[in-house]
Amino acid sequence: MSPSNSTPKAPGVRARIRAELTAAIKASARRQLATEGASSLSLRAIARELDMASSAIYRYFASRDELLTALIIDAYDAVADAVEAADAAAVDQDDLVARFCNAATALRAWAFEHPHEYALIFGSPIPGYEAPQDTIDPAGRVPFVIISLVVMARGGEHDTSPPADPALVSALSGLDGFTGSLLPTPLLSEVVSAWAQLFGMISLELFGHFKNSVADDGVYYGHAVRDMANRLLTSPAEAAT
Amino acid sequence: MSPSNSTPKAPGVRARIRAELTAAIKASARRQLATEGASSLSLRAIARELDMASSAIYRYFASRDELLTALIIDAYDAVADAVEAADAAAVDQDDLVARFCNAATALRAWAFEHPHEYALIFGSPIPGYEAPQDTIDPAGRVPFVIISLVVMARGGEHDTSPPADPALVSALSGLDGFTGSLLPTPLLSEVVSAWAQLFGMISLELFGHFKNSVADDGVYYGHAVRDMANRLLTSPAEAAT
DNA sequence: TGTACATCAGTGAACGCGCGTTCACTGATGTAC
DNA sequence: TGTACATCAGTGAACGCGCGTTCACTGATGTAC
Repeated sequence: MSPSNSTPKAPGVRARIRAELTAAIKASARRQLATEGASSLSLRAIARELDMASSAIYRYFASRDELLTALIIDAYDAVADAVEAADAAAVDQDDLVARFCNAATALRAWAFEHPHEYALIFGSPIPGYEAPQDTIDPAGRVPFVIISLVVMARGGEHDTSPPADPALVSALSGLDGFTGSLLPTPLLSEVVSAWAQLFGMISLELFGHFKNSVADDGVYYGHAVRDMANRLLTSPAEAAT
Repeated sequence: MSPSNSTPKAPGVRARIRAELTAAIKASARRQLATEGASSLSLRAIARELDMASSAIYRYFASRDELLTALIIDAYDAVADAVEAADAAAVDQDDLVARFCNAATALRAWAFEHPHEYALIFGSPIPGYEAPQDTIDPAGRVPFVIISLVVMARGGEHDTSPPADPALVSALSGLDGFTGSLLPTPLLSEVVSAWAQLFGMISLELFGHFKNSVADDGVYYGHAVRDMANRLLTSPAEAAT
């Protein structure tokens, strides 16, 4: 009807139904993930839930691994959407500490709302499954948010630190694309450590290692994140004044 | 023969063979872990490898879950043995920073030598498996080494920090048994963060999240551990002098 | 607008394989007198 | 030292179930003229 709809090839009812069923298959797979875990995700069980022949799944995904890849990409994108949205929702976009805390809190919240999708991307690798190239870009989105905040706060800052160990510089050189080489190596190293700590706190708690030691109410996490934000985003020069 | 052998009930050849076969079963299971992952650990495959009827396994482990539990406890004990040995091997037992670095390095080394056992205890939980009480004690050994070093360095230090958030105090109160309540809450919180960071760095690298960003040669890890040790083990008062 | 053909979605049977667990059983090893 | 009995280790068949993937097929939806 409207000209904007008449793209070179019209979407068509068939394409719409296909997209819907593809989504339904992934939704069922996600539900199954929750009870069975990734390595025993079963195409037959999905087909059973959707009331179709098990062979019909193959019209949508060429194999079990391809379905897994789709789920993994979706999960990376979902957590990144949540984190980016929380960052963007900060009342004062110039308050980088608040933005950092928002993002970190959203990360933990998403993990606890989707523990099995979290485990799918951040837990033990699935035996026999090799992640294809397509997962790399979505996987980088959350780290990019964090690193960007630090670059915004302290990128290009006058570097007063003593020359860094060349071995460390080279070990972290893979991140230059993320930072635009705007962070001195020691600070970059701190950013990686912060990311490891965020991931560590969430995983330890989610995987049950905080039982009987750290309460699972987010109080500790909140404090740790605030400390981290202050440490990362405030330059020593500023702090001294 | 020797009186020291005639314990109330002699060990007997049967008992020895039993212990050997139990060990062989676990060894085969560990081998299988490496190729198949925990959730598809198969009793039949173990029996096949050991050339015995699959039903014979049940003379040694009442079920698949019981075998898994044994593997998990063994893994916790193995990593703790490695870490404790490294700590004890420090040339100067009073150099707590060196001991901390030794322990942390041993932790990473063990993880990379036994990636699948590491994933078994620190990776995503196995669906449908509930860890029994017996795993709690061995699971605490490595965190205990770390926390003890901090207590040795700074336990009972004059606490100059402002009164801590009561919510944080209570969130971390589960750790009092580990510390003997000798650490002020902010420091205790830092210890938990350090543990999370160690675990995070190792897991991110081992699970493939450092690909194309951080080199996997231990250089970054070594730096991060040294920073961590200095931060945790040196009191602000000392540092100021 | 109507017809002919190509594409696609979904079926159901089959292949060949795996699994944990139970059971009644045979023989060997240990124990008590 | 020898005998009688209880315990234990290991067998092999069976139960009842699961899985991924392929294949030849039917019918429906879309496309070109």
